[in-house]
Amino acid sequence: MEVTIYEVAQRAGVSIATVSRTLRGTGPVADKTRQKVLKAVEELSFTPSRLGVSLAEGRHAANGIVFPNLAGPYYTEVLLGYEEVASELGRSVLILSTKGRGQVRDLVKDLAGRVDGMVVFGQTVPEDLVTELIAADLPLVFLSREPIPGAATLRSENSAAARQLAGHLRGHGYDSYAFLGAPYAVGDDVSERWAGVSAVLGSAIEPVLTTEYTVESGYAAALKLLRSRHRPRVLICSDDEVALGALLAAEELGLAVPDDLAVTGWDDIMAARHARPALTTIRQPMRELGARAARTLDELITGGRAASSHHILSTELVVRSSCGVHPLEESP
Amino acid sequence: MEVTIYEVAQRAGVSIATVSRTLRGTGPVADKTRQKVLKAVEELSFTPSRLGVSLAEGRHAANGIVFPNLAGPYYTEVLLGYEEVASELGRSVLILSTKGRGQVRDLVKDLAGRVDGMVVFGQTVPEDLVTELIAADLPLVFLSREPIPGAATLRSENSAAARQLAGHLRGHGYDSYAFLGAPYAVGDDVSERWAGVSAVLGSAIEPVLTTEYTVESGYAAALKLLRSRHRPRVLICSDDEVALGALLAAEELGLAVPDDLAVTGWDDIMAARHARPALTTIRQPMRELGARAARTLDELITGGRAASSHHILSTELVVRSSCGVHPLEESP
DNA sequence: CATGGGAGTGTAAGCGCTTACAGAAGGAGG
DNA sequence: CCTCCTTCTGTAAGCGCTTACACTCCCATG
Repeated sequence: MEVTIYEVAQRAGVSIATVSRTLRGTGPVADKTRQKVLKAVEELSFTPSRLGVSLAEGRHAANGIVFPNLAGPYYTEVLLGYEEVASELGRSVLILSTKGRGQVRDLVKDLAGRVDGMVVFGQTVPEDLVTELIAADLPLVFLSREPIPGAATLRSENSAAARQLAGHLRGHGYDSYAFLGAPYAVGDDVSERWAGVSAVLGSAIEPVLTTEYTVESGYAAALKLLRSRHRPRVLICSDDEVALGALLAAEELGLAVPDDLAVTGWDDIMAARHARPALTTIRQPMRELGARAARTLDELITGGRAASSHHILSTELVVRSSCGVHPLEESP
Repeated sequence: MEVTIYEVAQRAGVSIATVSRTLRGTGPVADKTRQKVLKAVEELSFTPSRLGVSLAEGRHAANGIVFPNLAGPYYTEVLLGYEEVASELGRSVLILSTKGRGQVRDLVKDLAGRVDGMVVFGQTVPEDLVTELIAADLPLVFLSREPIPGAATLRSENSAAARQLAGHLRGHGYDSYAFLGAPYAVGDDVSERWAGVSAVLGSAIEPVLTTEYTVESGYAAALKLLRSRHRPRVLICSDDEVALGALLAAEELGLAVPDDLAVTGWDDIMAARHARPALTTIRQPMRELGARAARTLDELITGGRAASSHHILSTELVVRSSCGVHPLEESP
């Protein structure tokens, strides 16, 4: 097995307490003793067992994060920001993806047992488990979820951005819209987006269900919709991947974007910028979301903040060519 | 604190050993006793402390993965495959990104202390630490790295794919090439790609250094190159992100791709397909790479496989429009 | 020249679990 | 009726560390 603190102590001719004190810098240690200990540590290349430390300290120095799926760029970006900050704060990060897994309950509980707190994306963990975790006093930060007592929540602004986007599109003079990726859960990001756009566009917009938030499902839904009798002039997509699928479908049907059909996305993932036409979309501060989540969680864990706080990060409309050139801006 | 096995034992009126046996199914337990225990467990909603279990069992039931950077789609995809399989195998996964971090040594050692084994991308951990980890008998799987004794390695095929790509381009009749993202380390993926293309194209290809493997750095390098006196006819990029940057640069300079300039990438990330022109690239089985890494690591840990094994996954040339239409295939 | 106090160190009690070992109880075989 | 097994359960020894507490020196103070 590994070398333990006992061997170091023996080699240095001191007690394990002294070794621990030397290494952690807690309590006084004579210079000479310190040298002996450090020498022994060096010679045996001793590294304290994380398990022993954690058990004795009563903390893991680790955080978890639960997301539905790592496939898309969205969660990745959030994770990126999260890992970076967590690591700065001296915490390891454990990840768990729930996508298509049966025993989510067990997986989440296992994760919960390995960390001092965790970040959870909305819609990934069954509500009763959420309640249970909160009851167990596990520090929790939820992402993209409506506020919940006993835990912190963090999300990006959806509603106002949706209105702004809808307003922008209306300014183009379009008359018929479809919203791809209809809301499936109350309090969900997408449901907020839908609420925002439909508030502005009223009956001119129709929700259309996609099965998932992927390129494939966007493609399939768009293909069907664009072939139908009443083809809308604009496709407001609930995220960029769906929008990219819609772009593919339009291309396949020989429809020019934005001249025959305007398309917009949401998130501003990398591919949105590189698609041609480039996607008009709403930029979500994904990385920032992850970073903030890590900080909030840390505050929860170290007790510097009340369990319940709710923040909303602002978003930004990014106008590219897929929504068409605004009449007023058109070059002469 | 949490409820412990002692409380359960007390409530059920049995010893902690019996509780443990009941829960783990090791050793015989009378039916009646089992019921009492399960009832107590239920009432107290007891979950065994992972720390206690791990310490007693002498294993973490967790794996680590170290990558340079989570920003690009490449590592994400690998991670996705890795997490999925690791989770199936009953192991939690801890992630560590080394990008721009000073204390990589400490971070990696800390990670090593939390897991039963880990997967490490080439070029992320200093060589002496690698040696140290191997000496400590930590099960290790390296990704995209030349074989090393004492650890398993896994990578995608580079050289043959590079030759195939170069051959394909030569078939277009192009005469001058540049390789964007020149090799910086021996045994590195990119150095293998360079070796492959230069073997085929000889003096017709010139390596050009990019600072990073990002869109921005590809854009910058391409811009400079394309403005120079001897503009190459083809840009073979070391990865898709660099290629996307090159596409942006070409667009900015008013160069038509593929008519004025051919561009190719590597990896087949999502944006490669959605870029216009869509990128010709080499598809790497990224997810499969992660999945295989998880399985190999598991075999290493459970002792079912020798420490040293070296596998190479095959890749596939994906021809899209960015490299130009092949003369023979041109429509009449 | 006692004496109070700091510095340095060791002892031992956990932290929450698993499991080898021993012991108790009860039934079957002789 | 007495062994000998089985079956079940409990005791206690770790696993590797941290840290409260106690103890020993030694020096400065009065």
